[in-house]
Amino acid sequence: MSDTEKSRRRGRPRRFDPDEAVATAQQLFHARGYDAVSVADVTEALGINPPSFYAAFGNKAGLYARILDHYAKTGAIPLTDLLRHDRPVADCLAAGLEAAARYYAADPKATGCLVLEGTRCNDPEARSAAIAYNVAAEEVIRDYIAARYPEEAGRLTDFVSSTMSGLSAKARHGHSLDQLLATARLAGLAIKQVLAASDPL
Amino acid sequence: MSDTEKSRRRGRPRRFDPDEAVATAQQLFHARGYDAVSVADVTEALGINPPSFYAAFGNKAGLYARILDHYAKTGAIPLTDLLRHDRPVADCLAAGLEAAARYYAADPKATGCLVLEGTRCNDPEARSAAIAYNVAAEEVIRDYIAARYPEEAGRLTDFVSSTMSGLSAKARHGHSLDQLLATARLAGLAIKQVLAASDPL
DNA sequence: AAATTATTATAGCGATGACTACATTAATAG
DNA sequence: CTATTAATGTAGTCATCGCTATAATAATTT
Repeated sequence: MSDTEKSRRRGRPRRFDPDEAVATAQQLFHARGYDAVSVADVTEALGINPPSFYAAFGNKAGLYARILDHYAKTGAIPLTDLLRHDRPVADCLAAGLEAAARYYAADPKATGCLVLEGTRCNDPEARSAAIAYNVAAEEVIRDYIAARYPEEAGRLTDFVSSTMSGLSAKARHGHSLDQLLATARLAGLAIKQVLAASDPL
Repeated sequence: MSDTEKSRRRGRPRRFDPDEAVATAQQLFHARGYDAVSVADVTEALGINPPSFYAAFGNKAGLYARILDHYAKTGAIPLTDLLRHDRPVADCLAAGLEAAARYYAADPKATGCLVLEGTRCNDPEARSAAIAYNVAAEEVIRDYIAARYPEEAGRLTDFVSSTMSGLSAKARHGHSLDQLLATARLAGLAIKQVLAASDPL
């Protein structure tokens, strides 16, 4: 019952809400990419000064870690919902790729996947944070496939992950939702073909 | 018969060979990416001082333009050789994707495609130069498909291009040659399935 | 030999990056 | 009211970025 939301702590109160700041900064990072957003860009967008930023988030990568967490909860593909154990694996993987197409094109100002794009930035700390989220997502996919097609889990996970990287890249290069969907569906064809030839457990 | 190779021009002679410099710098840019390589990195690797660099190449993007040209001639996938008009389109596209897997994993110190990775850098001049090469390659693929399957050229080109982006990304993330080849072959399955259902001209 | 020309080496410019020292302000605690 | 605490705003630091002014050097041209 401890008041976590607006605890009246000692000291001068914050003039900004860190959670709102994370949401605002998330748009910036998603739109331009980690490297292209400076701390000055963030502080300007938030209407705060650098010391307030560093007091709240530690450093640029610290803010990015919070953004990744927020993105995983609100902006990322709901993989665990899409990959259903009561439906054909191939259908769900194909649905996951189609969802990727839709998510990556949803906001024309912030195309692609925040995590996948983050894995390619030039800051080691931010990059490994993004990679950790990417690896976790791949493990969800691999475990899902392996439950019924253990022999195919490796290469299918690689294929799905690679396709998602391609979709994110092409979304960033301006491919339309229709183009991305067509690509996702072609990839889905390959998945169905492989799993149709394999016996599930 | 004009001596182009070592023309005895006026003025103090160069202490370095710009063509060798391009080859050396190409490795740097391919290994680390455009943004992560500074002019100071290049001049140090070449053993020259900044003024010599700028006299020879104009600026960082100028060097990169020469590198892209050199890469297209020596390091890139020989698309025009692979996409043969005397063989099935699906086979050749699949062969192109397999070639991409091999090229992108060929040098463990410089994985992925120099051009595709360059299209994601943060320098507008360098980025649009790389994009131009990428677009040109896509047009080669589109024209090749359209000669026999005009209705499928659009989405198949998108799919192939997207797959190559995914392969390049995954190569950069440490996927092995075998993993990349498996992904390329799965993508090839989808292509064959589509073209088997379509009547060629 | 003198003039011309192009490249060299030294040294540094201005802008921008992430980040911080310091004094001030605004709240709570005693 | 005073002390304490934690935020704030001002004004930077230091490193690195791409790039260049300047003068010396080494070749050809006349």
